[in-house]
Amino acid sequence: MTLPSTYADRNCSLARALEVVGERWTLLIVRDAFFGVRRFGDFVTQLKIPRAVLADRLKLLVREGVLTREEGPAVEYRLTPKGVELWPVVRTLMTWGDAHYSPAGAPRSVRHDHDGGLLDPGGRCERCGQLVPVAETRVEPGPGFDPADEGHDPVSDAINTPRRLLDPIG
Amino acid sequence: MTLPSTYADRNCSLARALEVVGERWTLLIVRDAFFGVRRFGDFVTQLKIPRAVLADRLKLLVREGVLTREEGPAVEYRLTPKGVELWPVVRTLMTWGDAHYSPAGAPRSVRHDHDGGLLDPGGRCERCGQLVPVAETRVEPGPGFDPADEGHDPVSDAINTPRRLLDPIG
DNA sequence: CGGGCTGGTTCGGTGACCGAACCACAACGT
DNA sequence: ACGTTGTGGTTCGGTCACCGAACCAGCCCG
Repeated sequence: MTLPSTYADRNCSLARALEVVGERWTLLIVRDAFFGVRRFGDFVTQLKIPRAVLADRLKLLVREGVLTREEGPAVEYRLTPKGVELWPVVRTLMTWGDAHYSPAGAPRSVRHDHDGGLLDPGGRCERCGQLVPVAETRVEPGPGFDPADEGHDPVSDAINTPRRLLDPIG
Repeated sequence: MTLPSTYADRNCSLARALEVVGERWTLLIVRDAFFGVRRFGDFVTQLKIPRAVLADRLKLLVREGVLTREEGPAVEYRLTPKGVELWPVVRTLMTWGDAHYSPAGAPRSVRHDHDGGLLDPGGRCERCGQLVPVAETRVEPGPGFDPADEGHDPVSDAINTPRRLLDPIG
């Protein structure tokens, strides 16, 4: 969209949410942000997204309060609390994709960093039963990870090493 | 897409999931299916989606095994088990939209049909603590429902009466 | 046989997306 | 002082998806 025509069904929260994160690329950008990507160039190399589209989406996400744009020695985009609240959406979509498009198992595992327990569909640690907050969540290559995807670019490699969510790469 | 160019990041389940449900309209169609919409014409009137786009999306969803197309006295599109597994995605996105774009409260409430308990963010019934299956889930107008949205068309009105998920409208 | 209902397809116009090139600015080396 | 490199974008022409409106085909009903 870049919000040209909006969905008609204004009485549905889903439609409103989709106006923000429902376009092509948007949710992938958010996912990368969870995985520690913060720099414009890193989004480009990891997602292979056209730079103009990325610039548009980042502006939209900043305007909607999902990301902040921070000018330090380098420009950094970071998730706001509102953006962090998208984690259940990203997680459930990944789970669905794993279940139906990864016959060899999930390419990425999501664990409770404290005890290494896998997360169940509801987001609870299967080991301690706790609802795992984003900051205590660790992602790492899973049983279905394809090693052929290693070595293409340093950003992807960084993302594919075990790490806690929101920890910056590099 | 209608799958013209796919996302490059093939090692991520999220990208693969988005190739199916990541386009404009697709997730709204799935949501309507949860709410009991099954007929081509009902999708059109409720979503105000261009007919050609709807036809495309329905073909895609049937091809991907999210919906079935059943020719009886009338054509009916219904969610498959794979489609039903998208409920956590729809629910979490609705929750996020409610939290950030519905200051007057959720326009739609999601409850455990057995005891009327609201669902928590993880999909558990706040009353009995159980993880509520789709078939036991009821949706109804919530505190933020805008009555001005009533009476426009019979399909929307049917959707806005309390009902269990997947129960057909009409 | 005619008229309405349903489930689509066809069509021209518009706008979003695409990749590639270009640009501005800052840091650094020499 | 001057090129080089890196970074965060913008510009541009071509293509493709989406849009609304019109059209069409099969079915059921009288």
